[in-house]
Amino acid sequence: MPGRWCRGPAKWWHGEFRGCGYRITIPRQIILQVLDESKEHLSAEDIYLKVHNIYPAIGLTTVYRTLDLLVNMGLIFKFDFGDGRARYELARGANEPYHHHHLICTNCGRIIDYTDFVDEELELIKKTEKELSKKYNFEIKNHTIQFYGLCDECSDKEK
Amino acid sequence: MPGRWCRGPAKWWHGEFRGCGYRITIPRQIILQVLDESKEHLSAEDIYLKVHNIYPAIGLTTVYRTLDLLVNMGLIFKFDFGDGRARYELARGANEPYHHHHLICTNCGRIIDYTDFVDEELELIKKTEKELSKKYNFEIKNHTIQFYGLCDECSDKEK
DNA sequence: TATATTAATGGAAATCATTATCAATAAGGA
DNA sequence: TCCTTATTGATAATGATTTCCATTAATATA
Repeated sequence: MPGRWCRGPAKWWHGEFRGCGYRITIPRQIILQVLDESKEHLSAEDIYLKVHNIYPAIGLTTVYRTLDLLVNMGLIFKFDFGDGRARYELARGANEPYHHHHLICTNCGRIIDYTDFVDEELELIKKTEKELSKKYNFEIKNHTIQFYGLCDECSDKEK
Repeated sequence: MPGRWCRGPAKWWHGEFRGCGYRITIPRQIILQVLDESKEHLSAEDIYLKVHNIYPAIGLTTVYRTLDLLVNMGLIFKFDFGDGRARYELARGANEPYHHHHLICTNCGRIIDYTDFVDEELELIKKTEKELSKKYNFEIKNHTIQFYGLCDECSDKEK
């Protein structure tokens, strides 16, 4: 039986790491695994706790550092939903089925992913990106669209 | 000569304050004045410093409290551009000429307002809002669209 | 496979934006 | 003008994120 932390089959991101000269370490592997297995919008602490279950030696500092690295590499997205902590999720390509945006309840903090109209959005976004990058000479790498309001439960409570 | 802090002519927002039972105080007046006079995306501390120049007795706590109040009243918007501090700007109606979105340079933090395609965006946003509020029973009050990337200067530097 | 190099780690302390506490102050109605 | 109580501001507390630095471990190389 292989050791507990055996590397296993090479993952899709190993090449990207090696190409940049980054080392493939246990903390990095597990952080990516946790992000990959979770459909949620995890905070750094959420991730720390989940990784800690698998690999108790993990340090919170390493989680922050790794998340920062992954954001810079474009492998994950960092969001701010207005509750004072950043949230992270794996970046699937903008054209892949996972592409989505967020509805954020300003009362209870619930976050709903939606994929409706993403095609039409993307079309407009592409057009806008093209024009804006020309007009402002701005190299656009990413975008966010977020809707704020009240979820069904919080909306009911107000009545 | 009237006192330094005489109220002067009633402002457009006085009614909204009175209607909610909120008092019209000197700090609130000056904070709104500062927001109105600035075209920038001010942080709480920026606002504190500007208000302090006019009214040195201001406290940072009051600035935060007032901004929170104004956000809840819908008079100002609160943004997060990813630099760890919130930014505020006066909310002109979504249909007024001031409506704009942001290009954010992830390298130097520069923020560029753009108003291009806002009409088309608004059309899509309205349609999306309509559908999403129906589908998820979500009461949408607001939205943000942000583009992240490199401004012309930072883009040049990388080469 | 053993070794050397140095990137990466993790615990503790530091930082920094924002919030809570609470006694003093002042807005606005009577 | 006076009274009620919303509002204020100084200080302390909080909580997320960063910095520091000695230790560890990934990878290139012998």
